[in-house]
Amino acid sequence: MEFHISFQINDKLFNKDPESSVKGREIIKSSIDLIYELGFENFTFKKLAKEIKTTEATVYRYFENKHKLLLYILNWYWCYFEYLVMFNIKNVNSSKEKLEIILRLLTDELPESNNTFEYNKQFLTNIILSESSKVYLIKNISEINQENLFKPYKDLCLTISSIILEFNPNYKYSKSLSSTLIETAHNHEYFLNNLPRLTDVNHTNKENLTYHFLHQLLFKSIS
Amino acid sequence: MEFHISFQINDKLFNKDPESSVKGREIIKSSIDLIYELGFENFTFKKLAKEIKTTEATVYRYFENKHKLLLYILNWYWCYFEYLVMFNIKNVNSSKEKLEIILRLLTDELPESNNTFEYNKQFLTNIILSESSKVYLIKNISEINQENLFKPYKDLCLTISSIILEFNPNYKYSKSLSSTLIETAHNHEYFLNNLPRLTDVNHTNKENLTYHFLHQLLFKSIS
DNA sequence: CCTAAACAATAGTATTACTATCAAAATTAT
DNA sequence: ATAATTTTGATAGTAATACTATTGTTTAGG
Repeated sequence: MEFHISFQINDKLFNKDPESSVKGREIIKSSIDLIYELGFENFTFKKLAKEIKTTEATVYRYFENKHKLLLYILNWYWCYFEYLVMFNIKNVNSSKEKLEIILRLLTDELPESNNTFEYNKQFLTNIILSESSKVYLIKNISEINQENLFKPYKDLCLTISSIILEFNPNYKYSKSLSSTLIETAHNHEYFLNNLPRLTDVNHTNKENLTYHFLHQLLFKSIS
Repeated sequence: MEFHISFQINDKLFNKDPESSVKGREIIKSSIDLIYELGFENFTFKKLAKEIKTTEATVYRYFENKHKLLLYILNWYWCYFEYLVMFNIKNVNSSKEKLEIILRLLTDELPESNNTFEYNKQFLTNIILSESSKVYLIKNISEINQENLFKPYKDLCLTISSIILEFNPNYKYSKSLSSTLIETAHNHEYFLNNLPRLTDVNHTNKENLTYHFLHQLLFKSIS
């Protein structure tokens, strides 16, 4: 069985919807590959254009600049992640179990699809770890925030937050804890690979430990 | 009473020690002001040179590029912060109390000095919140890490980690928890000002709540 | 088949992140 | 005080980046 997932992305992020054409989808796919390969700083529209055998002008027709393109990719990711969460907690009754499923999703690798037209999930995850904070750690954050460009991330936080409150309606910091869980999961994955002294997690028992650390952090806080 | 604090900063960060001359100190002081004002992306050596009435060439004689300069400032901050921690927990016996002092330091504003030659602590803190992850979220992190350029941050983590272990020698994730506390304190301060939907903390009761949230997170985990 | 939209090719601009040179000024050594 | 050395200032220049503009060609939809 094959089906195509698509998400509604805020149209302020693009000039022309990349989902609306083959070139547009190529732009997104190759951007993910290139940002992964080069890092966002070294990624340019010129290199992207060369990669997909087109010109800078064409890329600019889709995206105003590379920051908006990155934000588009991140929005897509957060929509996808929320979809995964919803899909996986469906028909689960216990809020404890729901939270555990979310922790698994946050600490495990994303399911890779064998559909060659889909974005490379491993590259995408890597981009989330390395580049996502760059979209909000900027001077003009308030403008961007006003246009609702962080909505999918906030929605995910709210989703987790509401399950926390389901588990313990008296817990006061459900939103803070949700964002902490997401950020900490990412930090740890990044630290593990790049700054191992900042964690107790290591490669031999990686998956278990990040999950276990977060599990403890979460449930000791809200019990 | 006045005394000058100075820290030994890794000399791989500069070509010429900025502490060794008046121009050098001007470079650091004005960099902090300018990075605060413009954000790191818009900060350039040309603008800095103009500000301190010198030329780009002179700035380059001190620092290879603006990333090294930022890393220098961050190293200075982490050394200063560790000094503050050490100074404040001195002669405190209870590890619980020590940890609480550290949480206060992480969530309160830094003590501002009235010495005009010192760096502006408020600007400095703001730079830590907005720019610090940009120095490690880069493609060539392993090179930079190999040169020990993150040492002061790691040292701080280890300091906190050892107090956690003092409190509870059986806790397994002391390093992970330490880095989580530091990062979460910063995230929350930033979110509070820029993405308030991601926290339960707000301006009316700010200080109390971030402190209280982290306090709970920490002590419920390690008790 | 026609029309409008999309694209390719090319050119051009302001800014950035440097490097190089060389003379003037300031320090330091003798 | 003078010479030697280091540090700056002034200026120029380069390659790359982040765009904008123009124009002719291709492609897709009605």
